[in-house]
Amino acid sequence: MKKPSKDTISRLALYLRALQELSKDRSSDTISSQDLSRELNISPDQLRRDLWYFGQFGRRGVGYSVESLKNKLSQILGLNKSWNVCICGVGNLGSALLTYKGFKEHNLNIIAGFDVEANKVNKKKNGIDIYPLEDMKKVIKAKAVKIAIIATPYFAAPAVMERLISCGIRAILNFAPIKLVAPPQVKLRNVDLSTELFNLTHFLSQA
Amino acid sequence: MKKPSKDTISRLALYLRALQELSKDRSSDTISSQDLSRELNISPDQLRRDLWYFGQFGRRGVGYSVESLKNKLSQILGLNKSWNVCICGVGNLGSALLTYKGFKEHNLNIIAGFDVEANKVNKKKNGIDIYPLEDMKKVIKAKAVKIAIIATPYFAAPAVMERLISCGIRAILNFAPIKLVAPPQVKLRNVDLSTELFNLTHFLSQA
DNA sequence: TTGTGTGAAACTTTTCACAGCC
DNA sequence: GGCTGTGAAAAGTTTCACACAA
Repeated sequence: MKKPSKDTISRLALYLRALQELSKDRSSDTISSQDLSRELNISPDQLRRDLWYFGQFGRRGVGYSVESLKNKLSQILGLNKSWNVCICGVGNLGSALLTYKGFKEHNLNIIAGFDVEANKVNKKKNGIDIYPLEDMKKVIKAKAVKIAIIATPYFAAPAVMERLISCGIRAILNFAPIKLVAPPQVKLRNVDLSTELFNLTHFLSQA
Repeated sequence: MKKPSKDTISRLALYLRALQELSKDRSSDTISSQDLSRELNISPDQLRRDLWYFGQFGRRGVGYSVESLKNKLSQILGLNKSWNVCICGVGNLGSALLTYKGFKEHNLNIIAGFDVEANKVNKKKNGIDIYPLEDMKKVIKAKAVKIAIIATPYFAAPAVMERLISCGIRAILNFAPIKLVAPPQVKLRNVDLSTELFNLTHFLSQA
């Protein structure tokens, strides 16, 4: 199998979502790359190339079976099983993420929160148990947490990342406004809200 | 001037942040591309190339003046003036963003929220006025809002985007789990939280 | 005829490598 | 000697274009 390009996985997620929408109100049970990609503003060539990295899923002259492509994409994205997720830092953003609807729908279960503040821990928030950092190893093992979200202030994030890694976590989504760097065996994605806005301010000030 | 690559602006934001941190506890008032890029896990070549798109800011044999590079980056990113921002959809995520600290620090002022729910509008939330959608044009004009954040459910997002554009908004950050597509004069960035996690589940299930 | 799968071309982005100034 | 600015090479990604299967 060939190595997919860096954005391929994100686009596969878009295809899967589009298929799920489609299968609600669609009579036909096949779809062409053209039809599936149109709304997403992605070229059909790109879609076929993205799938190509993972195998052959369509039939020439016909297109793709909606059902089987959905299954295949779910499998590629690892969504055919369920995953336990923890959130480190339950301030405003962390708390909002605790109940983010889009996660549960895809077998992503937010199962624990961690915080340093004494008045936040050892109680439930939005129905989810919040623990002190000291309990991290215990909770992550006990609940088989595989994915962590960091939503702490920037200065706390690097230490939290190290701690998560030492607890065996290998997949981290970081919302703290700092670019974390993880060792190669750990998959880390940085989502920086301010930086996203700066792309907009740059655009506006030169337009 | 040459056209910067798609990720250049995001990296400039990282350089600016690193410089701001640096100038707190640094004696020297110049810095080399090597030193500035090291922590960020970016090559010095990349940093110099990113700056190259915008001009010549360093001195050979010496490096960059921390102060003047900070100013120059602020200017490129449009952060030397302040911007008014509105948030459409004040559910969990939208509400968290209303008070997100990282915005205010950089002259990004969240100045209004919009929602469709009668029990949310015409009152303040986290100190910020929430209006019904019908008031959008009026509020955007009156408060000179230039940037909008969409944090509605996915099904509401396309109509909200259209409405924002018809109100004169040219820069939009979308958190709704749908890939919006905007006309070319509008800068739109999609941030999809679920998709970010799917990159992680994909990684874990093939590792 | 339709529409996938896929080499090859075109384009984009990053890295190399070094001339030239400090 | 140190470090930037920048052509040129390399690497990565997307688009083209068409053979081939339904």
